[in-house]
Amino acid sequence: MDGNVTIKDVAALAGVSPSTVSRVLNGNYRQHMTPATRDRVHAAIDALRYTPLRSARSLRRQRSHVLAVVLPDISNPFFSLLARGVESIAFGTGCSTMICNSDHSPTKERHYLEILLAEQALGIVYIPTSTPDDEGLKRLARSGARIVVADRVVPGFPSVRADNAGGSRALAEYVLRCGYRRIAYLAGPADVSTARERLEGFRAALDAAGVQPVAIEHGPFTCEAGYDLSTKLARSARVDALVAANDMMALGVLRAVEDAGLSVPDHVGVAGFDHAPWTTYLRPQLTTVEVPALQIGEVAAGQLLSEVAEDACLPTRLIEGETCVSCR
Amino acid sequence: MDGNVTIKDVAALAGVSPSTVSRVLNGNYRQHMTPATRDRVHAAIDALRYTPLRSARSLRRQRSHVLAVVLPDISNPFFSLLARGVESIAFGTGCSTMICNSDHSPTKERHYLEILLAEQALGIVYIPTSTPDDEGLKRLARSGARIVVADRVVPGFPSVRADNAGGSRALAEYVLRCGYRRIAYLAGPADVSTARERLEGFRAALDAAGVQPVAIEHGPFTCEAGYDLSTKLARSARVDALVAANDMMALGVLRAVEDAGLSVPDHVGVAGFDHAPWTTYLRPQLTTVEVPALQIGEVAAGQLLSEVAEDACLPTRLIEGETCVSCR
DNA sequence: TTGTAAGCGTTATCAG
DNA sequence: CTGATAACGCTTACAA
Repeated sequence: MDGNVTIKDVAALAGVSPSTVSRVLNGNYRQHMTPATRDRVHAAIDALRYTPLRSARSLRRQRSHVLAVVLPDISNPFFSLLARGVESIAFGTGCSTMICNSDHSPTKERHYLEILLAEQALGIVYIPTSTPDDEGLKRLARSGARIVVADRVVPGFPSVRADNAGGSRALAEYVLRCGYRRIAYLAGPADVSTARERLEGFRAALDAAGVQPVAIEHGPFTCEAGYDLSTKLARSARVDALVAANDMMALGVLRAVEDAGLSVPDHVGVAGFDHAPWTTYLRPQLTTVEVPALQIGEVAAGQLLSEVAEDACLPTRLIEGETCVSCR
Repeated sequence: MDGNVTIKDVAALAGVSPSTVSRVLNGNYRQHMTPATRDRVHAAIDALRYTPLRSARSLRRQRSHVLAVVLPDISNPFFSLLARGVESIAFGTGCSTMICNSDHSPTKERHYLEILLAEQALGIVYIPTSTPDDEGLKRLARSGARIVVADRVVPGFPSVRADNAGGSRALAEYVLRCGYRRIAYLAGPADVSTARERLEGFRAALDAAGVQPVAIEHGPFTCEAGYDLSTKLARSARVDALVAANDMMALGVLRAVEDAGLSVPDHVGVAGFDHAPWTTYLRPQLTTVEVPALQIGEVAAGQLLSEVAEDACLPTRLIEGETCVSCR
């Protein structure tokens, strides 16, 4: 076993000093470097298959190669796609991608932010739980980590997200165009910015059309919440359309409508938000709004690695499925 | 800005030497330590909110806190759930979880294994592409990294996976019990061990019942492959059941059968494998086999962190959906 | 039971 | 244009 080959081995083989190897490695030769020397170093690097040790480099530079993505649940398809976007950019620049699954728990999230401090993470794509850890973020920022919020909004940090309000407005307009008028809206959790934006866009479109929503109910972004809320609504009010703030809730709605002996879209129209992959395979296919998760991750990671970081709002796209019909 | 608080600061505040702090941190006091000293150190650590710098620790120990999970695609729900299992165990032991998305590319995977060498990763949960990087693995193992293969099999390394053969056999027996006899099997890629095991179990059950499969076709684990293969089969042979090696393929099958103007399960039975979350929401609900992805990740990560690492085979579970009917 | 000091592999500063 | 050298923060013999 050869143990580790170090920068000294490379230097020895190339007949130069470690500093020269380091300079080749980091492209730090302002006043130029003899091409011959550089070539010899490169040859030695290749010959020994040398790769600098990350811990030594990080210790010296006081900054690691880690790009972290802090998110509520990696097994949620939306977030895993976003993470994939981050990873693809990170890989392209030689960074490692660390997954910090907060599990919707502010405590676990806080713990992770502390670990990231100890890791001297280069950058962090941050998708907060409903209560962001302001202090942890501030400490990280002060220590020199770059931070970009994704999908949600946290005051004081640049944020990359989808045009939730616009997408929601477009969806509402589409529902209205279909002829639905007694519309109920199942909003997500009141304390999640994404949910608030979607609600806002939805309201704006109805207002503009002079239509009053039959009801607006808040609840978690889950199938169960969608089921329970819509069951209640179906009993208490005559609605002709149920619009949910995300696809999981919409799925619950579909099942509730079915269980009430009604059919979609003949008796009642249904729509969601997110365009989760499986919605394409539902029959009838769900009418929803596509949110570019992969792109959000890519753009957020890109901002971390570039010098400027500014708010970005990516466009959404209406998916005209089969759960809303236009001929009413 | 206070920069970083180091072990020296803690030592100074507690009135001890850095080594003593280090010993408290690592529980390395064989011949005991005055409780008073230990308490003072703990107090200082808390007061300063001190966390050891990972890079310094790794450099000295020649081993990092990184648990890596190398997988083909983090946006695939099966793998993201597995990754979540790894993360939950890693977090519990203060390790960081690094995601290495090979994107089904042996080249990208090889690149990642080199990075893991430079990271001095503590352990690696390895889900190979169809062609594992034997040399990279060997180098990693030689360098002291612990490696556990998950979901698949790579000779020479312990492997944690589901009982694919057993699950597939159980499914085949169920299909036979339902009364289906003209059964076609859509196997996955011939070079993926998971697919081979499922095929093997399926064959064994049919053999035992003295039933000849109408056809066995190989193809990638995709919706498209499922669609194309079953369209062809539907034309060329009269089948009464189409069993796919995973749920994505099964979904393609469902659409193909529909497009052929036939209905499931009245005209033809369908089954899949994996129990992807969305299969529950299909109507009719897909008959399939549950594979414990989360648990595979947990067990694999557990093995990395324990002293022993041995093959593990986790049980699967038949999900009796609505795409196979028993009254024929 | 605790302190001293060397060294892990790199890089940045400063000479030459 | 290149080489010494010190330092990054921590752990671990070895001493005391």
